[in-house]
Amino acid sequence: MIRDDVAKLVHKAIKKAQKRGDLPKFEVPEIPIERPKQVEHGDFATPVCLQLARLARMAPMRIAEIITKRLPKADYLGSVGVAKPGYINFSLSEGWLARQVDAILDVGERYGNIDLGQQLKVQVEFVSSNPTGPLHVGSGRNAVIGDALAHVLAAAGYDVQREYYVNDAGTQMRLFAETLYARYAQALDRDEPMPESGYQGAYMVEMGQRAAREHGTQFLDVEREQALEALTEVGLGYTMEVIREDLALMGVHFDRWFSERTLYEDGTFARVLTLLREGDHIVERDGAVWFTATDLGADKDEVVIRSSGAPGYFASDIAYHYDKFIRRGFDWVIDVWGADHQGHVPRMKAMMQALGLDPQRLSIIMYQLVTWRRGGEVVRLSRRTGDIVTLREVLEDVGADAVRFFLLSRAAESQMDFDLDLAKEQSSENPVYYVQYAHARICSILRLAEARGLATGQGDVTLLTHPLELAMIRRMLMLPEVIELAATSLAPHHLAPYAQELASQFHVFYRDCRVVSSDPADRELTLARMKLIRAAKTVLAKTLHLMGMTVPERM
RNA sequence: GCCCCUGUGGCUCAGUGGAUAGAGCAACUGCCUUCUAAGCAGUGGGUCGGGGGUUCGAUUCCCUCCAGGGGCGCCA
Repeated sequence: MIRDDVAKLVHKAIKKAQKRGDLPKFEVPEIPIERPKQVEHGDFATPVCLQLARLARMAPMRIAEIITKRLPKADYLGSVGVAKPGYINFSLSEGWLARQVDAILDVGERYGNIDLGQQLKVQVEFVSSNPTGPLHVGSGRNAVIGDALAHVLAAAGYDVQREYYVNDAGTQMRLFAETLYARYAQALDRDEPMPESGYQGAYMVEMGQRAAREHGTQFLDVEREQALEALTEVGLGYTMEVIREDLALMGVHFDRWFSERTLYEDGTFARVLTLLREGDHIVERDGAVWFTATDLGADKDEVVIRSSGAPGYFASDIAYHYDKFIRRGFDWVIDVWGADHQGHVPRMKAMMQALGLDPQRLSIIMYQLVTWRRGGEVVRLSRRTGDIVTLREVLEDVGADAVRFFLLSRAAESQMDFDLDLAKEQSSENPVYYVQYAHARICSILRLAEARGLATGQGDVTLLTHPLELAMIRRMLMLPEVIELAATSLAPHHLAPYAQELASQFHVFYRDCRVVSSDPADRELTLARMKLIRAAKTVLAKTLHLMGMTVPERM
């Protein structure tokens, strides 16, 4: 990354100046390199001299001049200047910039990738919504953040696995089966009451009817317990099918669907319980078995086995993470959770310690809940009460790309409002189309060029000297920095403004710079510009892919 | 009461320990006889919630107050 190369140059220059006695001896700090807001200040700038003033007991401007004088040569550097309070500003060489077009085309869709992760095994576990019905809009933000983050981490050089944790055990599953049993029986004209606080949604009625259609009365002819067991499987099949489809509509695919139940069936839970007991992290109180998280800094203990003998939800979580880290060997695990689970975080960290794992290896992304509105009115979502806005209905109304872009443009920790009515009305105004349009426009130009028999792959990029051509290249070269930022801060939303800026840079170029010229004298420039827009197409497509969006060739 | 997150133009939100704080939408004004006007150019609009502090420098870090969201179960 050029930014880091510039930092190294400055570091070397300081060392050299110290050796020559231009600067006093002091420990050289890390060199901050910024992207100046004003274009006049160049491509990169460092305020390091302002920091050094105290260490060196010299005026920042003086230090800046000394460093500049000692700066090693580099082919990518154009001009270097010293500015006002003590900045050093760097501009990239225009010839070098132009040559980057070929460099980008050479690596193609791998352009922008960095090796930050060094192929460390990382798992991103997200969505993991209970398999008791279709996904509701609330899961949308989770899906989009998790998926984009997985893309970003892969681009940053991690070996990424996407996982959906299927909560197919426990209280909710039981309640789901009981509800399905009631709806199924009712579909067969049997008078069967709904369980108390069962799932009220209409989709349960449909599922009951489907079960009746596909399985007839066979579950009425057996004992209730047996029927519930069988219907759990049937219902799980139905909901997981729907959930997979919902996610596919958004372009989200998982590498693995992990069944919670297997943790109890294959002895993982028993093993972990033994482990915790041996580590003295378990205590019995009020007839229940507790994990003493408070001994490890958490605010409260957590029930592992309830007095009823049934395991609590935390029990699965411990066993699940044991499986992730110890059995499957992930170096790093990222769980994506809604803010309503935040209280759980300290106990998860305590769990890591209890398992003898470095808590740093578990990251939890908390995203704030979206306030869903309909024409200004707040919509409360609850599967239990049947008051549900499904993700699918929103995707169909607004469009997957528009929903994704909207949910991905905001930092996870920002609360956001989503007005379903407004979104539908304004979906054509969504910035995603601005970005996609740039891509489609490029494709259109390339189609014209092809029709005129112009060969791609030829062209001398050093002919690219127009300020708008160079500005576009400069923007393309920022992608690795954006990927690094998004990966290190676990914040894929940084991709959104970048995509818009790049698209904007192209649209401006398009206005002033004709690519396919009819004048034979412009042939060489046409070929060079074709390379340029092909590179821009590559970078736009890459960015859209990272965000999990489609890349249209026509609009 | 305690804990977590947030408070930036009319609206929805980016942004950064540093050089004049940005975008989209909304409002207004221009621009299609050549590659897609889902575009471009321009105008108006901000005490970066209030107050203290740290710093050469704070919208950014710390404290405090105010406001909003979320959490404080043998639910998940």
